[in-house]
Amino acid sequence: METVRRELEPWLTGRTILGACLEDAPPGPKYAGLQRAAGQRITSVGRRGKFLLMPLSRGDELVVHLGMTGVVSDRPPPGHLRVRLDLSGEARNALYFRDIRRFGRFMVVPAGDYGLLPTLASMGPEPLSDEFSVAALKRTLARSRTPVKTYLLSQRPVAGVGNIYADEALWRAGLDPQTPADEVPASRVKPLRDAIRCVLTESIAAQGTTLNDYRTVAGKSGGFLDRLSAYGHAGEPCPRCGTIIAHAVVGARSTHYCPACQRPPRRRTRAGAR
DNA sequence: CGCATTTCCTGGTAGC
DNA sequence: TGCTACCAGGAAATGC
Repeated sequence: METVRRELEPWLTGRTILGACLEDAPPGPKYAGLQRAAGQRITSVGRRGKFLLMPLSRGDELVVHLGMTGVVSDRPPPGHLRVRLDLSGEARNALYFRDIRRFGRFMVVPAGDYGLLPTLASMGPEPLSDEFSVAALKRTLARSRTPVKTYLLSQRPVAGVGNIYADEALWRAGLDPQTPADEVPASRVKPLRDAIRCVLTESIAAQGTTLNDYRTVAGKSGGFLDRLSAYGHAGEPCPRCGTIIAHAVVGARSTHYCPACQRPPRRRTRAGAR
């Protein structure tokens, strides 16, 4: 999403939305308020986690989530078009939102009013910000008993970690995805924090990860796919130790991990026990 | 509130 | 060839 944001920023900043045209987009919250976009100028292009946030000149905010299969472009897509925005300006004066599987969102809300977007409202710090400190991560992990991978996916401890990056970060940090969040050893919190940052930083440098549908605004595939160590590599040797990468379902999500490098932590024994 | 489960949706593919 | 079954998953809705 950061890759997309960087492409949209120079294009859309300062443009006025002349009209919004919904195409085969069902009624409901996913496209709520879009009619209000007309006549408003896009003042900036920001991002929180996987949400794009574009403040508008009359106090609203355009919120976009690509879901699994959403693609933004300046050319009409070959099908599954959901939204067309007509923009001021001479060149590139239409934006198209394609979404094959309809998991995406493209809505206008009063700026900062995330009643329709509870995940956004309760989202953790940006992973590359100072706010995402070891102490903060340690604090939030202590609040949950769910598997650490599932907790990362909730967006609450940190913003923007999806299934692929969760697997990669846990592999790099040497943490079993099933470990209850509050049982992550204190010594592993900094490695996890650093791994999340590294994976995201490197992926941004490669313009993201394309499995199937993701494309940059320019229509390119992300280059991080062949840099993945665990995700999608079940049955292959672990790049670190050679053990065969395992596959499991954690929190209903496909999960890939090295059973040797990512061992469950030893349960802490109480002082004086035995 | 926390947490688990279910739902949404369609293209690709495995299996027959 | 054509059919069915299943899988992928981010976030919201639902259930407890």
